[in-house]
Order: sequence, then structure tokens, then C-alpha cells
Amino acid sequence: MLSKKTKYAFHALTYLGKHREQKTVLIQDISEEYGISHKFLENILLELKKAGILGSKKGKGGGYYLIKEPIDVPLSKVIRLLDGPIALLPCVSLNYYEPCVECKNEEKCGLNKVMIQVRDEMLNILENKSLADILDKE
Amino acid sequence: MLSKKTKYAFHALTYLGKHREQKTVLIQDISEEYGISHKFLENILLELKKAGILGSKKGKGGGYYLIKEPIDVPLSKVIRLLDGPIALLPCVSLNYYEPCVECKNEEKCGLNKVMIQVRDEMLNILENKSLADILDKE
DNA sequence: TATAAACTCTATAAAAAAAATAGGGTAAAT
DNA sequence: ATTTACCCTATTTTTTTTATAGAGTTTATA
Repeated sequence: MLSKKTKYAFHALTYLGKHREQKTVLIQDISEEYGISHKFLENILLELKKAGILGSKKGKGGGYYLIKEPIDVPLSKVIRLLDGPIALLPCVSLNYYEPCVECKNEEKCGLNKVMIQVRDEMLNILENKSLADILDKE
Repeated sequence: MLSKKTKYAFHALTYLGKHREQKTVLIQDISEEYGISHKFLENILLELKKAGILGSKKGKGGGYYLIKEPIDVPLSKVIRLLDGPIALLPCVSLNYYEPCVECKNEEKCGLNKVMIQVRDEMLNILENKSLADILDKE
């Protein structure tokens, strides 16, 4: 399951996407809209900024804003950023690979093979669907 | 990511599947093979038994054994049993549905729509692949 | 140039979930 | 009768997730 952090990130991105006509959006506006702790949300927005998805402006009249077009923000990127691996096993993760500690031979692991398939199907959707697809519905 | 509990369950099932010529297999044999705590594994095997996947025999010469044919044990069943929902959001879970607390309108939630797709693709594999597919490779 | 609005950063704490442990009890084969 | 091995409930430990705290920095505007 996706963590709250990731869900909050999607909420924030949705909010920012819906208010693109504004130059900036305050953290507080988002945190009030979804009932997210101001400080917790701050950390999340900061991560999104470091990842090049958001920009921010300090001082009076400042706030956060989308720096990318919604279609250029794949869902997979957001999930990986906040939640880590998308794969169901560390040994099939593309971005966070680790061998399974109790696995003797990855080559001969049947579970590994199936989980590669699952990962690929998940990525097939999550890499190709973007923030734009989410905004459309709202 | 799958929990250790679920991975242990798959290991145990694989071991039992590979030793079907024996009448029973001792917990200890499995726990030693994979370095899993005896007691922890006991809980897992018990759950698999309650779910009708394993049988057990008490007393000397007793132990656990597969009660179903490997092909009749879909991977999805094992994951749901030990890990809970397969879906990435509670609001798209077939077996563990819950509304997302901060979601105002599920019908209009774009994330919901995408996650339904992801769930269906995952299930398409996990419902159709079984223990038999894992055993094949080993 | 003062000041208030708003972002930045590091550290810590609280809560929840996952993993592991403990130990007595019960059933059954020999 | 006794040993082997499953059964059950409760508790503890560890890890991860979620949330909080507070001081510091930047910047717009009056």
C-alpha cells in the first residue's frame, strides 16, 4: 500500500495542478484543504522540490508552484520519491535493488521471475500515467 | 513490498512442494533451511493451515504437508493471507476495501482510477500464477 | 531598512506496524 | 507412559512511519 506521505504528495500535486493560474500556493492552503499537518507537508513539498517537480518562492507572496507540466510528472516518479521501491521484492527493484537475504540463487528463484512480471505490468501503467491523468478527472 | 512473513510463507510452501514424496515435513526442517525462527514460522504455517492450504499431523512422525495441489494455490491467496491487500490504495482493494479518509469523492478521484488499473494488472498475474509456477523453476 | 511572511534545515518524539520470543497446553504415535 | 510435535495466547523487541519542535534564512513590501 502507498504510504500517507505518498498520498499527501499526490494531493498536494493535484492541488497545485488545479491552481496553476496562481503564481504560488501556500503550504497552509494545501494542508487545510486536506487536513495534513503543516510541518509534515512541508517536508514532502521540499522533497518534491529537490526532485525538480516543484519550485518555490520565499518572502511575502511566496509559496510553491509546479515547475513541470503535469504530463511530465509520471506517477512512478512520485511513488519512488516518497515511498521507495514499486516492486514487491527488493531483488526485482530497478531503482532500489537489493538481493533477498535468504535467497540462495536468484537465477533459480521462481518467485523472482513472477515478481519481475508484476513489476513490469505495474511500471507499464505508472510510468505512462502522469499527474495530467489525475487532474483530468477532478 | 512483501513482508518477511509472506516471503517466509512462500519459502515454506516451496519446501513443502519439493518434499511432497514425504508424508510430513517438520517445522524445524524448514526453519533451518531458510534461517527462520521456529516460532515465527509456526504462526505462519498455522495460518496456511487455517486457510486450507496445509494439513498437519501431530505426534511422532507428524509435521506439515501440502493439502492442495500446487497449481491450486494462487500466489494472490498467499499474499492476501499474510500481507493483506494487494492493491496500492485501500479504496481499490477487492478484499480489504476501505475508503481513503481524506478523499472527498471517490468517483472523481483520478488516482483511484489509475490504481484500479494497476490492481487489475497485478491480479491478472497473481491470481493466475500458482505455487506450481514457482516450483517449476527450482 | 524594518518587519512580517514564508521557506530551510536538523533533530527528536510519538505512534503504528512488523518481527520475534516465551511458555504452557494439548494431541497422537510408538 | 512417554516423547514428539502441534496449538494457542500473550508479550516484547525492533523497525518504520508519521508527526512535531524550533531555530535559522531569505525575500517582498511598506
